[in-house]
Amino acid sequence: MVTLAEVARHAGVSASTVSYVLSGKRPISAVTRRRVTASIEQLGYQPHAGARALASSRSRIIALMVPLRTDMYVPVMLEIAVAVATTARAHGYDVLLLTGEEGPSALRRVTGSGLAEAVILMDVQLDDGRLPVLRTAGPPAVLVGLPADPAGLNCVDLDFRAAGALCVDHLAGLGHREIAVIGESPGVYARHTGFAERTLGGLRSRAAEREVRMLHRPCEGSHDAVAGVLARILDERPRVSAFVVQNETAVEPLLALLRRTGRAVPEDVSVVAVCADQIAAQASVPLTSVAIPAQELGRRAVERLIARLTGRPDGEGAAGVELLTPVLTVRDSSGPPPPPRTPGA
Amino acid sequence: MVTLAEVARHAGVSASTVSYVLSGKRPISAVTRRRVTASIEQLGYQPHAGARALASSRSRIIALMVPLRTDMYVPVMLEIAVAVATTARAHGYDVLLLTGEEGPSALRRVTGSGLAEAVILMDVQLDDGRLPVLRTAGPPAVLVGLPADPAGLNCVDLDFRAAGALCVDHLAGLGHREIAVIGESPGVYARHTGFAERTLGGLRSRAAEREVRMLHRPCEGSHDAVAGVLARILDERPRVSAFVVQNETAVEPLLALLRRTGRAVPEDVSVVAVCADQIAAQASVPLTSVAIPAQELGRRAVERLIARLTGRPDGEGAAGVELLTPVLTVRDSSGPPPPPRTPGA
DNA sequence: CTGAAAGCGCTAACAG
DNA sequence: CTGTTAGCGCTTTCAG
Repeated sequence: MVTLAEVARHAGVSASTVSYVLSGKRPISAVTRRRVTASIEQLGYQPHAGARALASSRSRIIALMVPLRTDMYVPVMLEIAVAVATTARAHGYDVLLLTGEEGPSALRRVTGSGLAEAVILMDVQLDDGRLPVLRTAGPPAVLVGLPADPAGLNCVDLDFRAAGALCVDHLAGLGHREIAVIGESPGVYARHTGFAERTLGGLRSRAAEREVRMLHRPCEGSHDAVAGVLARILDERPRVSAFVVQNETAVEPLLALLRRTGRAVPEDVSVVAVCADQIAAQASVPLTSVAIPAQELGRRAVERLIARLTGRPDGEGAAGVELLTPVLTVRDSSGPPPPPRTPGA
Repeated sequence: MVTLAEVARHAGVSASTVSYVLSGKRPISAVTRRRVTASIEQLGYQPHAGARALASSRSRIIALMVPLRTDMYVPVMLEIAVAVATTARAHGYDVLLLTGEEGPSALRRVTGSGLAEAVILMDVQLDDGRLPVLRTAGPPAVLVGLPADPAGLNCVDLDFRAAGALCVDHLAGLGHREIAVIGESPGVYARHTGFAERTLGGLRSRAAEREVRMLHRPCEGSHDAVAGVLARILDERPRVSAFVVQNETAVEPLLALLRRTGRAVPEDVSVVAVCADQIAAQASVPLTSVAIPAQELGRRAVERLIARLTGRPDGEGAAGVELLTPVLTVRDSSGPPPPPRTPGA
């Protein structure tokens, strides 16, 4: 292994000079710099990560904790993770992958050992067990998701309330007066995962404001489950003219069932989804949808962390909750409700 | 930060003793050990990762390179990644997340800087650009996937050839004489991703052996694309009585289309998939399938790496290709072909 | 603008 | 069974 000392000797300078050439922390004459960089190049020198971390107490590593559970929509998770890794690299950081399995202790471990300088937590629950560790003199952290009490925490998430409201606005604007919401599986609500409940809140309050009648049903993703929920909805509220779906796995079953029961989309019934753009665009009927900005979430999380790591001890722009504004893309699945059937037609 | 030296002082022993208590690399008397562990506990000591890596030249970190591309079935990727992380932790290793974006240079970087001791590569292409780095005095590595020339490389993968053969055996055993294969999107074949072609090879040769007529069509995952491919197949080979699908996103569209065109599964037509078990089990018709053992792949990859890292310099059991035996699970989508229609019925 | 030198916290001979 | 002592390779004062 080639060391900094060897580079220094090769270039005929001192070790510190090589170090400063690398870090740029003090002025170096053009000729020295050239000599040094040439030697580095020639010898194929690579600074030792451990030595660096030891001497500077900065590992240049961010820990990313992904949920072990896999009942949520996975592609979004991976997309966030990849965005985190990519953005981190762009700032000279590497990413350590932690699974939820180890829980709060994993945070203590990687952080206490100086392995990671900071952490990003995905899939945060409303009363997440990892939060106490973070509030109490914890390491710099950013949560992707919004817990019940975000006080003193750094969070990035989609504004799911606004997303819900956006769906209602779109449908109400088209003239729908009665809608049904097909939600995540019951387990997601039971775990209080926040985002599902926030979306619901947004849907409900905007529906009330715009005098739209609304029904909500959690739903497993299986074909049979969707069939059951759909049947119940149509039974209880025969005049429902639009569905809002927040459950990626329920999308195709729903569309298939609507087709099978002779309901054309969007002529007879409209469908609006809250899901990854890719899913919406590739559905058997391209769906009007509110996207989940996975890449943006990952990117923002890292950027806030970097700001905190490199900025003023408690500088601005790095604290509090940041909610990304949802965007609704109109595709082929939404339109005005069908004219009321003339009785006896 | 509390250091080993402080622990030593607190326990009234030397630093090396503390170190040896931690590593177990030499016998320690019960009483000393108790004193030391008590001090460690009390002071909340955590060894500094960087210092350790520097002194021992072992970082206890494995780099995992996941593809940036996302046109492959993502949940399998995440499942492998999580299995890698979990297994690595069980062996005292952490996992560094690399994206394909940086390419071969990322391998050089993390490995040359001593950041990672070894690497695991996912989604290996037949002529992967990262392979030269690995053959040439590269770091210990395990590939998940099988390149064209695995000589000198360490690979773990599902035996896709056998998987293909297994599908044919199952269908031939039920009496099917003519089958169609709906494959991955054309891009996957164009990239020479290996697994798709190996499956095809297994399907073809076993079909030839068992005198089953077979047709193969690559296929995008969209509903429309599947519709087009299906129409063509039924047109060209009206007597096809079974489908083998190796394309997770095509599964639901296919089932929906079969339903819509009045073909009952499995009475009129059988469907066998090569995909994640979860997908197969949750499909609108639970699918007979050959599973992709994501967890097992991740686990084996790590275990082979650990064996190589801790074992004899070039010990056994750590070299060459390991292909996992595929398992076919019979569910509700496969059965005997329908009786030949009596002409004029 | 550059050098010398003192650690960073831990491991692993080497000595008992 | 335990202690002493060199480093591991780099960063960063302190001096010039």
